[in-house]
Amino acid sequence: MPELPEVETTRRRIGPLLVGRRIERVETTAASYFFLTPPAELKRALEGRRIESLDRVGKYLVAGLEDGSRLLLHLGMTGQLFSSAATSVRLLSATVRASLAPEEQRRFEPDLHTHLRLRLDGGGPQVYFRDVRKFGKVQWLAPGERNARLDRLGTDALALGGAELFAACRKRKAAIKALLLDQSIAAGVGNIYADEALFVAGVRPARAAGRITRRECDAIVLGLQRVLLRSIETGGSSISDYVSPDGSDGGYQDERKVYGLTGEPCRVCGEPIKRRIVAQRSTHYCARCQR
DNA sequence: ACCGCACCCTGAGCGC
DNA sequence: TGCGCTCAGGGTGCGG
Repeated sequence: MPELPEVETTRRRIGPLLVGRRIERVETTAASYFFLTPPAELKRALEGRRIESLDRVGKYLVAGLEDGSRLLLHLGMTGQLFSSAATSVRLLSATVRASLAPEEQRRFEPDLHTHLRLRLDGGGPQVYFRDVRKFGKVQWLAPGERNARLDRLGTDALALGGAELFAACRKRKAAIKALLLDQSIAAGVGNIYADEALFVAGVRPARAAGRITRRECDAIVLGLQRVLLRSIETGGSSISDYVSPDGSDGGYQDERKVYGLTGEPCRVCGEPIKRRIVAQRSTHYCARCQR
């Protein structure tokens, strides 16, 4: 699941392939809700234009084009943005992988899930956007065009302050985890890092936000930023589909303390990690360390 | 205003 | 062997 660290890692590594390049050709799969901008319009808008910047806004990647227009990319759940030279078993389904000889598994060929292909000038590798479940998004914004999705986003999770989180928690009955997942409060947090941050902070995910103290908000923000920064350092978490643009796995999945570790002993106290549904999401925590 | 929930999608894993 | 079911979840939108 690409969250802030995975999107930031992607930005840093795909940036050099995109920024300063002219898009020579755009190829896509058929129109679908994946393309908020229909493929034909996307081609018209992008072909021949130079990419001048690549920024991250929450979990969105925003490419700035020379004419002032912008290309929005969201990786959703299973989105993969990578170089055509990348190799990874994560780019192949298990059944496809099983049908291929080992030497054939080393080169990726665009498949039916490779929804966007950008050929750039300079003869370097192409850039592919693959997304099995199509929860990702591609949208082109005309120069100066505003976008509700971006406008809705709150403070970037790396810039959030304890006081701000505390203010957002006032009089809220929803679980603190639900607030952390709310992109209008802290942009960039998803299920993995919400669980990890709450573990570090020693706070139960199901606690009503309105009952979280100011001190605890400080601890949550501190814990959140610690896990996010550490994950960026290690190249993000490769838990199901995420690969970095060169096809390599991230390293943070090996540093997780609770996410996906149901039943395993807590690294701090040895109590088995519990799992329950909070905010309609699978939630992992230590009942002894988190109050 | 707030909150829970259905929905979009496909592949993996499991029971029979 | 294979079918059918459940689960995974980011973000949107709707109903209470």
